Amino acid sequence: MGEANEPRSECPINAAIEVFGDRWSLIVLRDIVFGDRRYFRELQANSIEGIASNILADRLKRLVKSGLLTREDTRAGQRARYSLTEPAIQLVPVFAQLGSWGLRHRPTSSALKARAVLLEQGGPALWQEFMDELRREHLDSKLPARSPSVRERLNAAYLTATNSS
Amino acid sequence: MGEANEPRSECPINAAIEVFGDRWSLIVLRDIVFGDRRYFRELQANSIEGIASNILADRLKRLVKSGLLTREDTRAGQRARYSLTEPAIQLVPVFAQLGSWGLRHRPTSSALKARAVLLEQGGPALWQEFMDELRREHLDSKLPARSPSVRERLNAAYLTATNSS
DNA sequence: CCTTCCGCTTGCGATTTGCAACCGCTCGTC
DNA sequence: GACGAGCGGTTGCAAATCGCAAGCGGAAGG
Repeated sequence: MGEANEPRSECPINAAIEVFGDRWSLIVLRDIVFGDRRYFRELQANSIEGIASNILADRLKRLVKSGLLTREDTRAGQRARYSLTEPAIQLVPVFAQLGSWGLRHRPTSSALKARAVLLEQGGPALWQEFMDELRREHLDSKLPARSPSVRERLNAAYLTATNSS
Repeated sequence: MGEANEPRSECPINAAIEVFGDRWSLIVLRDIVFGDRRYFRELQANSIEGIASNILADRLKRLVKSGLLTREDTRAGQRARYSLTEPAIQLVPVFAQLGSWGLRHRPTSSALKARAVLLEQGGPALWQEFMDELRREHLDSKLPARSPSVRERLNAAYLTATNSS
């Protein structure tokens, strides 16, 4: 995928596709957003789709370059933490719609389905709450934390579905 | 992109990405949905991103195979019309969210921006109306047509923005 | 010093992309 | 009944990208 070349068009939908329209970018972001993975090996080892390390390295680089992630600059050999930026946090509604669509029109496991269902039922209000939560964790906003967090609720739904199936 | 191989995971978001997570599938669908293009050469010639004919042929084939499009079976040398299926029509909310995101976080032309703005302001109610309109045009539902259609309104917004800029 | 963990990088074959040119077919016209 | 325009593609080919496996240099702990 070309990097520094000019956009194919100025259509907003195309602009979005040019940033994360490939088979891995959204997967990486999904694992950071919903899985709370912040480190390279965490992202690679726990990936249910099995991302290769060179692909992950490339996507992280590109997402940083395009402003969706930031990387704490650490010396080599040390844990480097990735954080979501505001544009990436605002992908939550996109994820919600993608999940709703996949849920309805593709075969999915009942456990992984549970999160998408909850996210759909919660609607925009829940998405906003989740985005605020992400801002607290990834940006240095000093907003107070609430409990239980939305992610905890999403994961609880996942675990419940796992045990009951 | 492998075709007949099994899915990487059963996550609803991944399932969606496996169907249209590449640089061209959603562009083709966007032009059918918002641009009302139904024929091969129409899609190729009017493409603002400049899709190549072999890529377009491949994507149309794959979208038919995955159940997002249907193709009228005609003899060779005759116009073959493509139609959206119900799953494809239900991508409207996905397009709306992608457009809203691109609008906010990427540089886009003011003319093409106008449609995304209108789609965002209309909200889920407008999306539903548009989806009903698409069902009337692409499925053989005998629902009565309304006017002005949502697409007409979206295109009017585009033209207004073009002339005023 | 040795092992472990860290974020990657490298090599390499297989696949996919994208550009041009071209193809067989049908239909309307002359 | 030959012709040209329009139809949906196909083919060849070079370049880029993907994806697997192995390895690498630095840091931290024992």
